[in-house]
Amino acid sequence: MTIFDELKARGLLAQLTDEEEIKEMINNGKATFYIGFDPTADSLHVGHFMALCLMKRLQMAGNKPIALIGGGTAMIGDPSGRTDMRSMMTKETIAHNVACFKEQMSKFIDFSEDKTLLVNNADWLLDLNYVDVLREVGAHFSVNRMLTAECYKQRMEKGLSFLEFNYMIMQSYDFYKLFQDYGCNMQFGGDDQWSNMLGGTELIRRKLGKDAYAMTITLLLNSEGKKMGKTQKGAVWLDPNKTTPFEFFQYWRNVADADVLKCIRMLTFLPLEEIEKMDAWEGSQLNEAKEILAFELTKLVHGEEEATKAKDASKALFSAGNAENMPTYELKEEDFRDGTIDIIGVVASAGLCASRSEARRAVEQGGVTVDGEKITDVKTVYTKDDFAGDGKVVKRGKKSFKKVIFN
RNA sequence: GGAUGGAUUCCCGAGUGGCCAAAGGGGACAGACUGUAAAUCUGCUGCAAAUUGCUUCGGUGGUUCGAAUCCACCUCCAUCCA
Repeated sequence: MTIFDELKARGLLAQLTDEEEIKEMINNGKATFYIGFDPTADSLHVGHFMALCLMKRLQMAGNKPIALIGGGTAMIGDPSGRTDMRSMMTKETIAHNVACFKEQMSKFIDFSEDKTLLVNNADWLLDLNYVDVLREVGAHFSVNRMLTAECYKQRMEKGLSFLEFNYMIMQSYDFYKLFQDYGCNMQFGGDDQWSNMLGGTELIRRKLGKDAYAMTITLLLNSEGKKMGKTQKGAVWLDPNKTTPFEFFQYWRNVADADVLKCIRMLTFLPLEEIEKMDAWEGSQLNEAKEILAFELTKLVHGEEEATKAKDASKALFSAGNAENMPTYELKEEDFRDGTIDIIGVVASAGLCASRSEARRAVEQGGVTVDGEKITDVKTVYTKDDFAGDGKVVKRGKKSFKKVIFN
C-alpha cells in the first residue's frame, strides 16, 4: 500500500490542491514539505501530535520534512478557527514556548543528520522591513479575496484586528521563503489552515511562476463535532507535567463509542488490517478498542513503561487490583488541625476537589469513597495513623481518585 | 473625533434601589441506570472555622440607612457617521 493510500484510508486527508500531483510526489519521496507549529503554549497537544505523526509517516516514505516553529507568526496570532481575538503574548513567553516545543519535538522526530530540518520563522520574519514587505508581498494579495476566506468570514461579525488580518500574509511568506531557500514544495497543516496555505501557494505562483502544493489533515472531531483533545480544564497536553500519563490514558479510555475507531485509525500506527477487524466490534466490546487506543497512544507519547503503568493503575481503579501505580498525595503536617483531618479536608487537600465547598458537596451527594467504603457524613474524621503505611485510596466520583498517605 | 447601544458568576442571558450569592438555559460535577460509552431521570454549581460570616455584577470614586441597579470619571467592545 502506498503512503498516499494509507493516509487516505486512515481518513487523514482533508483538502488537497492537486490530488494526482501530490499523490505522485509523496509516493515517490519527492516532496520536501513543511508543517508549521505556532508556540502558543509551553507544551504540544494532541493536534500537534497528529501533525508530527504525519511528518513521521511521510518521512518513512522517503520525503523530507521541515518542522517550522512559528516564533514570528506567534507574535501576530492566527485568527483561523477562532471566534474571539487572541490575547497577545509577550516576546519572553514566546521565546520560552519555542524552547519547550523544540525539546518536545525532538522526542518524536529525529533531527539528527539533517533527517529533519527545524527552522524558526522568527529568524526571517522579525527582520522584515514594513514597506518592503508591502511592496513585494502585499501587492500580490487582494483584500477582497482575503475577506472571502472562511477564517476571516467568521470573524467579520466579532471583529478582526489588522494585526491578525496579516497572519495569512506572514504564513504565505514563510512558504515562499522555504520554497526558495530549501526547495520546500509542499505544505501540510490542520484543515483550519487551508486558506493560509493557499495564500502561500498563490504567492509562489505569482512571484516565481512556480507550482507548490498544499494539503490539509482532517481535524480530529468527536461525534458531536467538537475538537478532540480538549477537556474542561484545557487541552490534553503531551508534557507529562501538565497532563500525567495516567490522565492522558484515561482521556482516550473514555472517548465515546462513536469515536473510538476513528481515533485508532487516525492517531495510531496499528496496521489497517487490524483496525478493519475492529470495525465489526460493537456494544461493550468497544471497551476493548478503547483500551487499545489509550494504550497505543500513551505508548507513543510517553513510552511503553508509562503506558503499562497507566493501564495497570486504571485496571486497579475500575476492577480492583493492586494500587501500586496510583497517583499519590502525601498529606502534610499543615493539612491536619489538632492532629486530625476531616473527610472534606482529605478530598480537598489531595486535589480531588478545587475547594472545601466542592468537597463537601461531593461527600453529601455520596460521591466520595475511602478504601471502597462510601462516606456520607461530612464530619467523618481521620487521624495521622489512618494514613500510615499504604495509606487509603480516596475516590471522588467514578474516575477521580488518589492514594493518600502520611508518613 | 462624533452619535448610540453595551460589559452580570465557567459560557449565554435575566435583573434597573432592599425580598440578590443574583431567574432561566448550556456546560461541568455528583447520584441512579450502564460497559470507565451514549441517552434518560435526579441533585448540585462563589468562598469559608457553615442555620452564620465573607467576597462577587468592567475599573475608580460618589449619593444613600442600604447599590449589580442612581451619579461622575475612566477602560474595553459593537453599530452608524467622519
